[in-house]
Amino acid sequence: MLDIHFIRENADIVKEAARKKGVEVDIDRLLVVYEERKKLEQELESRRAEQNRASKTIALAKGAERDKHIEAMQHLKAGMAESEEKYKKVMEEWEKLMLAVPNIPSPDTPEGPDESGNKVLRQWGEKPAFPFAAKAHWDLGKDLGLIDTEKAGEISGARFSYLLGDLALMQFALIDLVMKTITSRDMVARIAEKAGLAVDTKPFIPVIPPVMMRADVMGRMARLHPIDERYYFEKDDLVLVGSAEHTLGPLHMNEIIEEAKLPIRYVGYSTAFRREAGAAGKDTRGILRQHQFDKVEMETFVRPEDGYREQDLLVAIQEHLMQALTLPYEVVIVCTGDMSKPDQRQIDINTWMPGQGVYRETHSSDYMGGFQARRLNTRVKNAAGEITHVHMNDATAFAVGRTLIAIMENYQQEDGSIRVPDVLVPYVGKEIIRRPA
RNA sequence: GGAGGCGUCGCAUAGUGGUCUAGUGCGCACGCUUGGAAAGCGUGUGAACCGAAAGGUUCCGAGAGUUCGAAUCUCUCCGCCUCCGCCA
Repeated sequence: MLDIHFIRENADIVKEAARKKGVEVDIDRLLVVYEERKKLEQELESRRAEQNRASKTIALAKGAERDKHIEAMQHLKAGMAESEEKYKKVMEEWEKLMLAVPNIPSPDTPEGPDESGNKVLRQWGEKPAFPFAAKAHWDLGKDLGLIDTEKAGEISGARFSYLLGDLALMQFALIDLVMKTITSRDMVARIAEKAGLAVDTKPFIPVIPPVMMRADVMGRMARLHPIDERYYFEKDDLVLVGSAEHTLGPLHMNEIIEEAKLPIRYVGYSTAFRREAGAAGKDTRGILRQHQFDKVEMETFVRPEDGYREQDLLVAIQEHLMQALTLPYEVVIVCTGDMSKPDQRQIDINTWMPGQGVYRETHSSDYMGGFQARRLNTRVKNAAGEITHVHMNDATAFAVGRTLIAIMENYQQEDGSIRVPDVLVPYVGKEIIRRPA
């Protein structure tokens, strides 16, 4: 949600933002409704003031005098009911319009209708040149006994899978790698320095968050809709999270944080659940697009003026981890038509998948500004006592499944085996994953 | 799942229909005092909205209701605690 004062003073900017994002919202109507709201509010408030004064008189009065005052109050009250009803309706419309207003894209966000408008900022690494036909991960997974989607289909349905043997071990290896890296102040400092970022080097707090949450709180994260994308349990009014971000973001809901405590950084590990409602027939092979996958997610809270730099740090961390795995990737700034409504700036990392011959999205980094914080009521108070909304960033550390795909396809060898990336060897306990005897 | 208790200004508490624009203590801030500090004393001490300001309105878990008037009474929901049952 944006600040109504900001919308009023910058109606053109907001309209332009909605147009660029392809969001339908009538800003002029919103402003009219806001004026109505204010008018009604003032009217109601002055009547209430009168009521409060009269109430005190009654408390002190006695006998017939008192009865007279009470009767007068009854009249006053009857006159208010209509205004109150009108006010309620106006508020409802106001809220509905406010929730429809998208966040303003950053100045460096390219304008575009969809994915085709995204801009590659940089590329890193060398695509492996195999002297043989590269296999896709689903073939590698089947041949080496690492992935079983057929059995999962019988047990759970499409878009579920069993990860087996060394691939399961490698999942824990990835989680351990990222946890050890970013919970260390020293490592955060090194990554920031390498990226040339002057930021606080406070390390991340590791979290295992809940994977189910109240529907209304997810709504406040601006992540409930489209509801078809969520697994929703009506009986309990609970939703399965689509990312750890969904339960990490509200960690400071309804709080006022002392500015000195910022930045606050969390790294959460959780399973993520997605219905993939609009993706029928898309990426049905392998484990790229699953109903259930595990993810390590970063979520940070910073002062408004540190928001963009914080996102740069999160992207630097993502790149550091991918470089540690020596996986070729590209960094992409997502255009207006492809970014989500609460985003101010979205940066993705796409990783080269030789088996499929394309870059596929493995990371996303969302800078929300104060958009989510306003709805979550998460605020920050500075030394002067001024209160503003905290700025929030979330970003993938590892989408484990997709990272495993990238490793499998990039590290495959001619004999059908997979080399384990050097940094993961100590965790996995071997250098080569071969077909089981 | 059963039984009971409780949710008040950062924390702890008071408050059982009109003087509550919520008292007190702690904490915090400022001042006095002091060579300096502690103690002591004094003053202040939340948020949202409207307003140029003065000021006004709202908020005692959330919502609805009763009443001229609700922190206080009623209902629904949410959360927390205790005991019992079940259980990774």
